[in-house]
Amino acid sequence: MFRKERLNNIIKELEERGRVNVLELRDKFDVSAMTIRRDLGTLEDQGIIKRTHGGALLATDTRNRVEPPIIERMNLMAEEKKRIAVWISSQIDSGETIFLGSGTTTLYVAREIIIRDDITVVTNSVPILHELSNNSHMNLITVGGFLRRSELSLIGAFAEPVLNNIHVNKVIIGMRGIHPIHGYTCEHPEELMTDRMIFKISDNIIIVADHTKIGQVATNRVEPINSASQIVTTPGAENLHIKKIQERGVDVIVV
Amino acid sequence: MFRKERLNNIIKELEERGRVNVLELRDKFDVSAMTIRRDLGTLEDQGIIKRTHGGALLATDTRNRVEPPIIERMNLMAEEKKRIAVWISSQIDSGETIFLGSGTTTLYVAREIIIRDDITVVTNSVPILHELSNNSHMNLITVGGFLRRSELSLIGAFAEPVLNNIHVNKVIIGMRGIHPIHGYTCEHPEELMTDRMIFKISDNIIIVADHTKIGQVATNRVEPINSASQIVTTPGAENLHIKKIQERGVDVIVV
DNA sequence: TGACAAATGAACATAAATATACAATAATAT
DNA sequence: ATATTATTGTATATTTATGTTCATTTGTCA
Repeated sequence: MFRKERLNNIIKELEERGRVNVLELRDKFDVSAMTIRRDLGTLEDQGIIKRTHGGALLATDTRNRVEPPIIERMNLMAEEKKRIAVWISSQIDSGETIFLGSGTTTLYVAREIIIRDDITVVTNSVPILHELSNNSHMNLITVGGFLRRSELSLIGAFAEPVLNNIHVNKVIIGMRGIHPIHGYTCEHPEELMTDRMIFKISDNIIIVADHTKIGQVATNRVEPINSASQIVTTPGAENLHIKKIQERGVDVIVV
Repeated sequence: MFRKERLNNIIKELEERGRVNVLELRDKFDVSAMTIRRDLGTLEDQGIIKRTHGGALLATDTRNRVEPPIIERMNLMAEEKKRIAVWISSQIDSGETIFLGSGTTTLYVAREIIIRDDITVVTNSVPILHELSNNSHMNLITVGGFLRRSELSLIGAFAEPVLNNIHVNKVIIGMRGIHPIHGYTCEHPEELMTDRMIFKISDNIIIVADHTKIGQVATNRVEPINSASQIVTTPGAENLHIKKIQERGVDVIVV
């Protein structure tokens, strides 16, 4: 029996019974347990199964449910993002209206401010909308638009009329790249116009981004570096970058 | 049983019953209490559950959480709403763009059409937005606006520019009151303008409402009865009402 | 409030499962 | 023919899952 055949059989078994066991498979196919483990490792790499100690389960969640990249990114730099969120949360004054952009760091911010009922939040992020609509009492406004599935954000022409008619005390927004010379950059051209409009709805733009974003340049230039008033980041960014950014008049907070 | 399986089962139990107990789980899975505690610790680290002395609860925070009326209404007339949703779902053609209004029946509709990836959905309902953004692949557009917490719907001035610039094949919307003479009525004046605008974005307005809504009159008149083309309801409405509505030229479907 | 029982977590122990490293063989490519 | 790659096995070190014991914490009730 070829390896491919065995792999197919394992998948079939898994689809029929929902679970497989290393030792049983070893006996069934008359190979060593190590071989079965390597098979399961291969299938896991392909995202078909989910290994456990002793066997494997179907990765059922991944067939119908698509975890958008944003959900997967939530656990990257979680500590850092949390720290940024706590700091931001302490800076929001009573009665203020703030805009929360899409992204993982801003979602952490949303979770920090859940208890507040003395502020108004405007957002283009579906997870933030969901989180705050279920667990908070604050005023909540959302821009309309097309759903961008990878970010679960709302962008495009339908967001514009809302952004055109709104002004907020603070914009809290993440950026993919932050560079003293190349300014703020984002990955996807679809976001570009929406992001630029967001920069216009307040005189107080606060960029939240862990240190890995400092010095990065993504493909699409959103705005020059001095169009934000503050960058909140974490320790570890190159000092030269920080210094140059500060020279351009941007307040850099490291938490 | 693998550990992963046990963890999955604990989550399932928690979702079904809302609470779990260490000793019961120990007996159920025939492992030591320490093992269950370690399992609960793992799930807590993942943010899925919230441990308590003696067991655990789902992490969804119930302290600040206000169950909006819409969530409570989901279980009322569940069978009827489900039937309506199934019928509606069968009427949506490939390539169509449909508007789904807020409300419980339309949320059932959203769940029915999750598998479709050949349609575009426009909505002003946060639960529908959440449901379809996580579990579907279709194009999704949302109107902006203020969050109305009791309905988890988006209404108001910011929704208008979007509704003004959109046209859909079908509008699927619920109504609080449906009466042959008083027409369609809603409870809250804030919704009135938004609802009226929604009626204008299609030539094919389909009202979904279980039979208890037929003959009802709420405080705010949205549109006359013949401004919709179809009403999908359930058996049990007064025949006289149905007949009069049909005489006004509205197609009434009873499922 | 203070005592008591239950629940918990830390520390240790153990067996099973797993990954790593190395070797052998067969299939394939050069 | 020789080099390379894919597949597998075996031995061993490491990790994981689990149980047990016991000091500590928590919740309850007199």
